[in-house]
Amino acid sequence: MQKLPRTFYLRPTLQVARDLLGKHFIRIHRGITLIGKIVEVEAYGRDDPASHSYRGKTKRNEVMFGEGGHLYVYFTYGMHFCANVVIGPEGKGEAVLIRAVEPIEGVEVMRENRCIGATGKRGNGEGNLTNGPAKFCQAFAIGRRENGADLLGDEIFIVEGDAIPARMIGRSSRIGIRNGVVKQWRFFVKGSKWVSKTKRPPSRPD
DNA sequence: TGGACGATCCCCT
DNA sequence: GGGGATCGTCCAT
Repeated sequence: MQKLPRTFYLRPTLQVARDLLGKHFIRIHRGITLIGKIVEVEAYGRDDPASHSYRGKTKRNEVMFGEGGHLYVYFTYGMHFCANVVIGPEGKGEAVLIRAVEPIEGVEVMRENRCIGATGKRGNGEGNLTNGPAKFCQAFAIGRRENGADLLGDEIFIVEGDAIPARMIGRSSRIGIRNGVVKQWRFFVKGSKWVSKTKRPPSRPD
């Protein structure tokens, strides 16, 4: 299937965030193909106190200020990685955090990467595989080396997946942040059992 | 040069 | 539902 073109990532960030739902995130690792359908994302803007780019460009967040269509991977809590899709033209400093995907292909390898036995004993079985930003990174073998990867390259890319009807898209505040909670910049597929399980902020009534 | 803290996860109660 | 793990980054001395 065709990779999403660069122009997909050069549109307004909130629009791209919504449009990423249902797309297939593909990772080629050691000759193995891993595919996950994106079911939950969060947008991070430039004038946004919750965003890494809020205080300007630093060594850590420089990828976020690069051209859209690259992967911004950061390390946090001393043990976890999280992956973002950089959005907008170079210098913009916006991104979309991938919070959860539905495993489509390579489930066994994802389980190995997550150190979960075939019985799924750790956590609540299957749903625990990729339903969180750091879990997704671990399952897809995304770490420091993948920071800055071009999503039009051959190792990590995104393709058209399943169209998600507008009525199936939920919206809420973002999770795990202190500032910028008023912004309703988290988008997810309603009813998906692969959406993150952490205590969720109230969703919009509509 | 040091200390506070983080876009999290897991295990325990 | 709460706390500990664990360390890179940033900003204030």
